Amino acid sequence: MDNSSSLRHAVRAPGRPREFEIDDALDKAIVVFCERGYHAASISELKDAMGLAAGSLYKAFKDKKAIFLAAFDRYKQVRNAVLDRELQKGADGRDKVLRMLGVYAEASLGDMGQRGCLVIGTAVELGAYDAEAAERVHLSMSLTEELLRALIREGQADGSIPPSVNAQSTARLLLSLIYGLRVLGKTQPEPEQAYCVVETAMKLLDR
Amino acid sequence: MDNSSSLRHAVRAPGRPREFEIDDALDKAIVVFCERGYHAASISELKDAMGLAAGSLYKAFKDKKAIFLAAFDRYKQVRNAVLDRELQKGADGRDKVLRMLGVYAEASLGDMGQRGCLVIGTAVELGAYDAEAAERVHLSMSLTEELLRALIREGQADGSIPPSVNAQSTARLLLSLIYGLRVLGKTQPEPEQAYCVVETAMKLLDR
DNA sequence: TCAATTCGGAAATGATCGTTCCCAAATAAG
DNA sequence: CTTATTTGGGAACGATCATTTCCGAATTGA
Repeated sequence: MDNSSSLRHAVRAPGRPREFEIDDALDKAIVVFCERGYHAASISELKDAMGLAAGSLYKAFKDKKAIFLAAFDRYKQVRNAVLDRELQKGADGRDKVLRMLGVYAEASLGDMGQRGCLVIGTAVELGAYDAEAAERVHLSMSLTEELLRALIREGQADGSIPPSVNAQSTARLLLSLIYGLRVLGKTQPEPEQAYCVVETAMKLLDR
Repeated sequence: MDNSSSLRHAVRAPGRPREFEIDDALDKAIVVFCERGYHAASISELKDAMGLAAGSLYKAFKDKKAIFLAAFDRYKQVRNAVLDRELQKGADGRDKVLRMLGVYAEASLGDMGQRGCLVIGTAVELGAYDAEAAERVHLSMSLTEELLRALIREGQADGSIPPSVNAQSTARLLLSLIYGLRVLGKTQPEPEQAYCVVETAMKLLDR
């Protein structure tokens, strides 16, 4: 529909304006949801971390689930931006695959590794009985797999990856690999070996 | 110490005997903890699934955490038995690695796949802030990695795996791979591609 | 200036959580 | 047979949970 009919009117909706940035609040909620999970993250914890009163939270979001899903979407947005920026530096298909594995390997280390991946956390904690969460997770994982497959095919087109490589099964293997690294990172604070694993995995693109 | 001094006495402790088998109850608790996670699994759900009253639960276990840890240990015991049985059928080191990957691939399919792995669930949900859970997870994962490394070295000793393979980094890669497959299985009910992934991964043991 | 609307924040609400208590039943020891 | 001990089972408990309500403050539109 046409909303421009209100051009003569205010640029903002009536009522008192919100005093915080939704995305800033979500960035803080992401930390809580990542390291505590959905159920262990109480509204009390969330409002403290986000610097809001409970009432304000419920004016911005319908319920706890809505906070979580918004945090999930924000998490995907932020992480995808990091990944895209790294991929742009890739010289060819093979190099882009390497850089992509590197992004996930680095995220699995140290504090960020212990904090964990929100996609995986959602899959593991909610995937079995929350259809809405499972659908979001499934979409995210499918897109990541498709990206890996596309990068492998790009490498085969530019000659950096041999055509004998099965793009489909190799993409899925690498997808499993990066999720596995993220799982290991939850309880192994110093798996610097993650980079060795990436190096070894790249041999799958050799012949 | 010498407990045989009570040989003349009862074979059982005094008091009313327990009317259920702990392991049977734990097997049912495992299902609840796997598909709901630690926090979402309420005592009410657990007692219903285990067929016990709340009072009886708390006579057998100190608290909810103790139920969970006992279920975790039972889960490891059962899954290790399945794995050991399969490994005994292995012809050589390479074949044993293949069978081990197959056990995890199969577990990541269908209902069992959606139910999920309790080790991974514990790592993801509790790993970041529960030291006791993290320690158990870390031990389990370390042992699994060591087993993979030992199988690779066995293959190198019997000639089924070339010595050029780096047992250390390859074992860790395969460890990540099987955990990743289990994560994918939570939201992808029919990843029959898991077997293709295993087949592709075996190429890492070729040269 | 005056409704209408929305936000911030604290207090209140009902539900559910994990846990304990209580009593009848079952067993061992004396 | 009595006492001590442990279990089964249900009711009861306090704590915490997610959510709503309420009121003063801030803004828009008339």
